[in-house]
Amino acid sequence: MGRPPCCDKIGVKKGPWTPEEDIILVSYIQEHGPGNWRAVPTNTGLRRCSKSCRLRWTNYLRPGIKRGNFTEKEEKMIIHLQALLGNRWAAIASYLPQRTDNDIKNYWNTHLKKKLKKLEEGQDGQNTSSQEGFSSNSTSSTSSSHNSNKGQWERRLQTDINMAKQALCEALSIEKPDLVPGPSPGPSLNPNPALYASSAENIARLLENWMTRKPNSNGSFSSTLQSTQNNNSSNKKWNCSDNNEFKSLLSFNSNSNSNSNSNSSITTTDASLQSASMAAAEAEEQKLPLSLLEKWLFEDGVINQDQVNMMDMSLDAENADDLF
DNA sequence: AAGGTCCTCAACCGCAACGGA
DNA sequence: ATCCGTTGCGGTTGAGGACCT
Repeated sequence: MGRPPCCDKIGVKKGPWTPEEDIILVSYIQEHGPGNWRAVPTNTGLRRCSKSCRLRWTNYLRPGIKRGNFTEKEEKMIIHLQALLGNRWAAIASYLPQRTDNDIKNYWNTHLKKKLKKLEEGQDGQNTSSQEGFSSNSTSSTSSSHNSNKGQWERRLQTDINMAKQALCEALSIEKPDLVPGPSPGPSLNPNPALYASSAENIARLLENWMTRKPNSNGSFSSTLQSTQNNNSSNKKWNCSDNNEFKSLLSFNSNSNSNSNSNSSITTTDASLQSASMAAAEAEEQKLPLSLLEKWLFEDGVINQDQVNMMDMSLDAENADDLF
């Protein structure tokens, strides 16, 4: 017996959303808040399935979304987080609160993957071994098997561990002083009206009244809007526990057997990430406070120049320092 | 200008995870 | 413990715009 369709396929509209549909959806969410997506098509009369409504909201209409033009800083964060987390776009997106997972995924697939590959090929000719640890998708874990020399393998392992620590440090501190450590609670907690106005100008234009009706005294939007933002899934998730993001950051290997994306997403820092995740799991078991984990991360913070180069290989090295 | 190819990204699909009954 | 409905997530697709010949 096959899986029942998520919605009645007959009469369900597909394809691009029209401005009219956007207005209907936004108006409804403004009134009722996001959630209960199943009821949205019924209550709004939209001939869309619930999934489509949710996706349209989370990826396009939701306030606080920044579109296009990824900055170098964002790019670097994505690269590092992807190396760290694999293709867990939602987790990565939680560190870039203005970006949706879909946006990041698209940007990775269309820009960064190619960019890294290009750089990788460029570096292959010059210094194959030094950049294995950061290759975006596949080379080093396999190439390590070619290292029959145990000493070399151990050195590589140590290098990977150091790199994972560095990547974690950078991932956790990259947005300082805004968010430390881990993902920001998202735009919902700190909405920027100007940003919203520019990023969602498409729908704002359609909803002039919405934009002018409810800004409150401090310039943020209405409580209705804020509450809807606070209800959005990623925020909910990260608000559950202060440590959840950190656990999440490290947890992918703890259940690696069930990681369906492991084919290409787990990168060359596998070994080091395992170490990191083992430490995290250990800490979790022992209920160690986060600060101890952080200490573990930072205590061995001296990184040799090769590793720094590897971390920065994808970006202009001269500018990289300015970013942190 | 026209046709072909490439590129981008919004949207869809299907599976996994979650939570309530 | 199990079932079932709902939501979340990641991979993939395809329409349409940009670019090339």
